[in-house]
Amino acid sequence: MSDKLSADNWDLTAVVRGCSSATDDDDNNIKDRNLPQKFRTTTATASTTGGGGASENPLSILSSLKFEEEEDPFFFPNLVQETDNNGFDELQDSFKQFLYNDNLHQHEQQQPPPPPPQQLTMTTTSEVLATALARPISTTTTSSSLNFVFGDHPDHLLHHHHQSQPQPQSVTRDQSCLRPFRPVQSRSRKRKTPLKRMVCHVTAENLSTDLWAWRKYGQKPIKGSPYPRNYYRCSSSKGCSARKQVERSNTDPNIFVVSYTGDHTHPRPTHRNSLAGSSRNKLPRVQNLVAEEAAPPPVSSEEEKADDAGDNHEEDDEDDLLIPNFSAVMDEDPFSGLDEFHSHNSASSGGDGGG
DNA sequence: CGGGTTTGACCTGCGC
DNA sequence: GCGCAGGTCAAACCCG
Repeated sequence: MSDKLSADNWDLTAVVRGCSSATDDDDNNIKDRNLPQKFRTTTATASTTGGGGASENPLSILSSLKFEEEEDPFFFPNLVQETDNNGFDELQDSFKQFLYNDNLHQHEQQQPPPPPPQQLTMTTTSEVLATALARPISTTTTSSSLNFVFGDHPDHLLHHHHQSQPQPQSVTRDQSCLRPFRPVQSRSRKRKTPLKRMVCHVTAENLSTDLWAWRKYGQKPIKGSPYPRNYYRCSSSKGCSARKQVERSNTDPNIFVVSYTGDHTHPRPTHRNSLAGSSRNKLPRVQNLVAEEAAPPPVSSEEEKADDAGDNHEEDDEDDLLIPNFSAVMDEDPFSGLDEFHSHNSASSGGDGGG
């Protein structure tokens, strides 16, 4: 079971890729049942493990989503519980402006807030909340416990959340940082700019459902964690600055910590972008199909509308949905990819991603 | 051939 | 100022 997940060499690449590469939406038939139970991670409450029952509902996948508070003093616990709608509504409202850079999706703002999941646990950091690039929240619609954390999980932003406002950033850095070799644009690295980051905990199986195309651009071992962190960029659009960090929870190997930062400068693809993830699909087609199945918005734009007609709010949400739907991808062996990476990374992961 | 992944190098931010 | 750790870049490689 988890032996596959084991660790040091885990590579989410396959998973992420799987989601991004899935190109068919028509294969929604595949159900979660295909998932070997072993992959139904601990957090996956009854839903995913429903042995098919729950799998019928693509959203059930989300059940495995687990977002924690990350011990962020600024999160809003109230938000979640007492307000089935309110909290969500507010959250949504807050995010709307960040959901898209421009008016690409103005219509979204007109959409009513998504119906609150029965048990949606979201936590946000004041500053983060303000930014929330993605709308994983919207992913919502799940019926199980879904926890989102808006903010930086590791120590990073946590150190800065008291600086709720982006500092004027010493321009000096930007200018001085210009390397003689690389045309470095203002490479704002760490805390320089408290990027809005949304952190969510997901199970392995859920890692890959995401219509966004993510391209891995780096991997680094994280001190204190036996697992490396993978860095992904949105490849759906050239200019998209959306980024995603995936790392396995050191406390719970079955849980992956996914951090989303940046904004998508383009509408969310209704299909897997042919330009992105078209190649190198580690996952067999079947898996991709599954991924699509799990993916709520796998339907074509038209279908999407029709389908979502019942819950147009989803359009709003999922349209920007950064968080994977999960479940998918694991038709046979969700970690089949990881497995092979396993051998790879065993040597590479130690490579310090760099150095 | 196009695009994604891998991986070493480089840079930045932060703590000491 | 130095060292550590994290984040990003980009060349090389791989795959469909």
